[in-house]
Amino acid sequence: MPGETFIAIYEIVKRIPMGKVASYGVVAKQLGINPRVVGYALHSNPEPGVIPCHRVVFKDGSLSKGFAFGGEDAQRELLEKEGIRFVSQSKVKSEYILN
DNA sequence: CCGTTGACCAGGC
DNA sequence: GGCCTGGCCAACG
Repeated sequence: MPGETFIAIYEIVKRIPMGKVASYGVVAKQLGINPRVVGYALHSNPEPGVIPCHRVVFKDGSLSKGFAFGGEDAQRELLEKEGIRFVSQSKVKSEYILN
């Protein structure tokens, strides 16, 4: 049973629209918490397929190595399938990042 | 209860 | 551009 903090994080992540991404820091700021806690919450990943955790990236657009399902490769595939383009193997274009 | 652990970030080199 | 460092704080054991 996750704490209320995690629940709030999952609700924010669910609101990220398809074809866009948000940084850990932006999600954290909406709740007034530390960005590291956001990563911690997504790592537990309680609802695979329901929570679009692949739409959360670093502030500079690069992907995390610790993605729970197959690492960066799996995450990149999911994002490309939504029409998101990359500037390098593991970094999305800044234009897709929400504030 | 307390020490450790991160899917982070900003700043410096 | 990359790598290192310190700080951050909820969750876990």
